[in-house]
Amino acid sequence: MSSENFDNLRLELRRGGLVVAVLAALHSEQYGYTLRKIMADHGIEIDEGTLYPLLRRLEIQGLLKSKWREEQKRNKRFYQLTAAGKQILQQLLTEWRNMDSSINSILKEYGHATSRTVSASR
Amino acid sequence: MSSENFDNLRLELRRGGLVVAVLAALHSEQYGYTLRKIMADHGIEIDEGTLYPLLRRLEIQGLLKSKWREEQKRNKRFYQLTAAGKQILQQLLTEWRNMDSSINSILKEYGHATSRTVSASR
DNA sequence: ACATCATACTGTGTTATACATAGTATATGT
DNA sequence: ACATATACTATGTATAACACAGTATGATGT
Repeated sequence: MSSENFDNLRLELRRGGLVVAVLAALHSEQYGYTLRKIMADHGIEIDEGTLYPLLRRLEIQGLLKSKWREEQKRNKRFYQLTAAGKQILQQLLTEWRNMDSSINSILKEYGHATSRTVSASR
Repeated sequence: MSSENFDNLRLELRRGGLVVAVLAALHSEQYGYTLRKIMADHGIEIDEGTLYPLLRRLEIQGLLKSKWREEQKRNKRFYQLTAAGKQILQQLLTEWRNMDSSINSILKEYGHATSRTVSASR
């Protein structure tokens, strides 16, 4: 069942990228609903049932701060990076870049046709 | 406890990259012990307690095939990508690239100084 | 001959979290 | 009045790297 395997592996891949992407978007403050749209605009579909618990958890971990504000007759919860969050984001970006370099390096040495196609597109 | 958070988030990030990197290295057949060294040479430290179960799981999922062979007086288990494995690897690479593009795109639009430093280094 | 290290691998419980699913409240459009 | 969009909260399930422990055996050092 290759497609099922791919789905699981794809989820694993998303897990790491998701946090980096969400933190990256919160250099400027956003509330959940528009953050979800921003992520979608940049190619990352994320269900609200996944996004809100993630935001909550990142706040608990001290990487985000939030405050309620009423705008356009609606109560919205705005999130933004903390100083610690900016620092962690930098570190995670470094990890992401390092993993990317490792993968490319391995592909260059061991990936046959795949190495060529990847290099060509970058 | 930022450093503890970073460790957990780093693990999440690794989860996706790890499978891609291992599959990429197995275009040519390797046995576990040298595969571990190859990964280390390319910047990915992975404990044997993590690598062997991963290889086992990927074989069960049909992405790898293995066979025992005696070399230099030792029994070694050689692994290599199957046709399905090559296909899944391509798809995962595409997912990885898409996530990377999304992150860069978000950084470009929302990341302040970080956006500049990342662009400069690439 | 024996101790130590390197090689080569197997087994399994713990921990963490996206996902899936369900839900509430309220403003706006038809 | 009803449907849809906006904006969010709550929680159990499924998954897998890690951490840790272990076995077997060849090579090397004393």
